[in-house]
Amino acid sequence: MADHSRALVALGDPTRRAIFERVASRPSSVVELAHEFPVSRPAVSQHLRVLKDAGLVRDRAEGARRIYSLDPAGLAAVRDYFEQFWRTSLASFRDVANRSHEEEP
Amino acid sequence: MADHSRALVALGDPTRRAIFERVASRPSSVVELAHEFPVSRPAVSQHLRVLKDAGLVRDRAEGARRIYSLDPAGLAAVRDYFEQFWRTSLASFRDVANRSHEEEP
DNA sequence: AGCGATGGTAAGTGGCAACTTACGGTAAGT
DNA sequence: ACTTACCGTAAGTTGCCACTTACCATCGCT
Repeated sequence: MADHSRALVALGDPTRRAIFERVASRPSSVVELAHEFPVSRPAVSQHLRVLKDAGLVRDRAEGARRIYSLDPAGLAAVRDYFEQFWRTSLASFRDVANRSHEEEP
Repeated sequence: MADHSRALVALGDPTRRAIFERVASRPSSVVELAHEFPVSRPAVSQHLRVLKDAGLVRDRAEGARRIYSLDPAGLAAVRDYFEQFWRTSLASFRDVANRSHEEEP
């Protein structure tokens, strides 16, 4: 499974993506996050686990709390995937446009 | 629902993403696609519908066949989302790094 | 008109994933 | 040591979604 694939599956869920964006904007603990979303604390924990497995999130222990923060690696992987995809796809897209252009002068 | 949100949900499914990538690389009909994936033709049709609703795919009638091709709009939306996200997140990420740096000279 | 090919959609099913509650385990404060 | 707070995980439930089969409409060809 490629690096971006797991990340895309993870970001496919709206709740999980919202949590990810929230964590990216400000590193936070689990209870802090659970307080801001309409889901239970274990649900947040499970989402964070998926995000972590996808390389999108890191966590560091800070006393009894675990602070989750952005992991640039996963985000970079997804970004690069779309960036590359955009370039190559747009190229072939232009090829098709040019081809149909040449066929009817 | 933002433009990129629907697209990300659509690309969350691996099969659907594979179909999308295949369509992007070469415009094709439904049966053609169904022949290349281990799912039935209606399944492909349904995936294409989701991709179309997400603005990721276009379709044009060509005789009795419908040729599906990439819709740059949806792809651009996702790309821009990650591009922007990458910039802002990386900025705040650097802020945190700098902050913790300043706190322990 | 009749036929074969294409494909959208309805209906139904199975499996999975997102969620809950319950429990246990660790860290800090008193 | 006891309590309180934080959190991961196990167990169970539910709803959704990806998939199938079946049916019907449309298009092109003879």
